[in-house]
Amino acid sequence: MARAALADPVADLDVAIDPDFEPQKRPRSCTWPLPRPESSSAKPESNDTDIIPEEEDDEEDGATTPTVGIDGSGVAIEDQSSNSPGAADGSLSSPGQESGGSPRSSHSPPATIGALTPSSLAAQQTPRKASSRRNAWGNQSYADLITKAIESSPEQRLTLSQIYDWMVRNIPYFKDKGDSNSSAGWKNSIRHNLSLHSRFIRVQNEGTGKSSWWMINPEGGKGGKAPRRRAVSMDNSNKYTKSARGRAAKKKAALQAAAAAAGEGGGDSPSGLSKWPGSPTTRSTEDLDVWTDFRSRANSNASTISGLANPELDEVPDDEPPLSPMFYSSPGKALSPGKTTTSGKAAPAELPRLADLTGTMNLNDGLTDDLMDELLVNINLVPTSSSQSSPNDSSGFTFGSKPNGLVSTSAISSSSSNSCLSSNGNGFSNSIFGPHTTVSLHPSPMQTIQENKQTSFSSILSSFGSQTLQDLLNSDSHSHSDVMMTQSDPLMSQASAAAVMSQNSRRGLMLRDDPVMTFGTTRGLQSSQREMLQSNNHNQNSLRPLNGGLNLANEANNLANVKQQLLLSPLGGNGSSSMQIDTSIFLNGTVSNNGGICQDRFPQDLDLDMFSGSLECDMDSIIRTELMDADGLDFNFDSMSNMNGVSNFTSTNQTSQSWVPG
DNA sequence: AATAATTTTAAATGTTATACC
DNA sequence: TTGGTATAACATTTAAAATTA
Repeated sequence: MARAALADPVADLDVAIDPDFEPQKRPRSCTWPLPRPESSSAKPESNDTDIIPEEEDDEEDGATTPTVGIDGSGVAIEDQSSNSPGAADGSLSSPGQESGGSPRSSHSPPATIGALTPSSLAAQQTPRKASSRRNAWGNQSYADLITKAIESSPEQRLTLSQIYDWMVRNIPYFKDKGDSNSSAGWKNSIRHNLSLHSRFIRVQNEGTGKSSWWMINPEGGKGGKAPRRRAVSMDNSNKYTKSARGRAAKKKAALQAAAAAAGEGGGDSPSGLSKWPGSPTTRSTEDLDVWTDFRSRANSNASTISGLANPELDEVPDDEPPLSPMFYSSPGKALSPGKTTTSGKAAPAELPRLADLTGTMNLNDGLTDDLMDELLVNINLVPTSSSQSSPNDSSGFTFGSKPNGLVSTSAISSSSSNSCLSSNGNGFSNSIFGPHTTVSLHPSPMQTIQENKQTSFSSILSSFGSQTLQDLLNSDSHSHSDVMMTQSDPLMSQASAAAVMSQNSRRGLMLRDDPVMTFGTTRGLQSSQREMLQSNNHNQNSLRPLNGGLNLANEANNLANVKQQLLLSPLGGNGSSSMQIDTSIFLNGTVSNNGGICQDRFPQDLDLDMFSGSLECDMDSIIRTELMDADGLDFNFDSMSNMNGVSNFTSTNQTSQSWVPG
């Protein structure tokens, strides 16, 4: 829906982006001009193929994926396009200097520009005055360009770096401005626009450290453009309020979009998700799940307020609760095939560490106690596949792990087609591990959590039986969802949204293959904590397939306890009273001997009480035990590679070879 | 000297604000 | 007033580099 609208205003570009383009092997640093040596490697494998091959490349991709250029008219702004004569390279040198450094004029459009550009192009594309170009590159605004870039992507999403790349490749004006020196200005503007316009939404990229995907907000497109989020005048004393609003606006939009996406199909209809324009879902596994951004940028703010209520919350008007940015889980795509297996550094990152499998839900940020109580338990599904096994599919199974071994994301696949997950046909079993649960015993203020630095949350809701899910969400999904959505508690929203979707999907029959839901990251852990976690991870680095027979639940609890302990460790130091338990419980209810993993089995058994009870046990002792045995505590995903479902999940105290290379 | 662990640094990424058109 | 561009200040996060054990 929105998409169409969005598309309208913008001329279509016949450009295709390599879906596999992965500019960031090395996460956030996509910098092409990476200063650092390694960076080069960082460049995506696809680098060569890159996003948009110059000029006609589209074809290359086009074959496979429909490029955006809908109308075909698509004249691109491309250099080729008429553009500047001579400047094939697009170097339309703008007036003045290209370097970003300076003054606004740098990219600005001055009249002089006309000569430089492919005016015709712009003219054709848009109704705007043909004659005068608003900008050096044409009449399109940054937002328009960004929109095009995103739309040109087969998956309707691009990372920031990809957007940059697209610009450079496709907009003559920027062609020669890709270097760090001259790109600062326009890149800043790109970023600015992405953040500013609710028309764009940021989607978490499950990949390790990867920057977010940017997509078109399905809802933001009314009229092609979402309302602009304008800064509130500063005069109002409260800075927080303002900022909160700004964020809230976009977040809200995101939520709405998400809700729309989810609900559109009819609140209950599972199809809703797939309808989301930007949804990659159309492609098998790629599906988006909505997540909110746990990460709160307010960190600093929070920290300053230590222990107290989140300022934003306090300050934000009821009508505009601070919303976390909505994140849509990124499809597995990011997981570029082969990536995992690859060498060295990259590989480790992809390895499914326990931590990676762990999701932590931060219950805070405006979450009411009541809600918290009600939502005492959040269950996350654990990603079940080993990265080794098959990332290739976009089954979306991904492990987002942080280099440091901290949990960053977890992906899960929910499967789809049938209750038994053998999902995607790629033999990739969606859930080898069963549901993964995360429990937060106490609602804690955002800041607390943040300071604890644990902000990761991942889940595969779909794995839960709808019933269970509902239970978790406190029986009445509707009410919750409503509340959450409206109240906009980030966490709750996420949870609820996810839950809703999950339910919907399940009821309706599932989502997509690759409902990878990732989210959250553990950030800022203090080194000591990191260390602990790392060590913990280290020990657990290899998750061995558990060979049946284990009491998975117990094991899971144990693990959870350990993890909890870690999290509760004083190291967190903020004195927060909140208890955050990051438990990764691998309930293996899903594994069945019969060679199939049936999700169905799990849900019914899942009971909140069970978890709560388990959590109440003497954790210390358990933890101690667990830690002592830590060495032996290994999990191995190796077997997962077989994935056909017959996987046994065992926690072993046996030896274990870690599947970690080396 | 080699290695691992830790800390620091640089840069990318994001958000918000402001000025001006 | 709205919508854009241009800049900038900041915050967050990560990989890489540097340092330390």
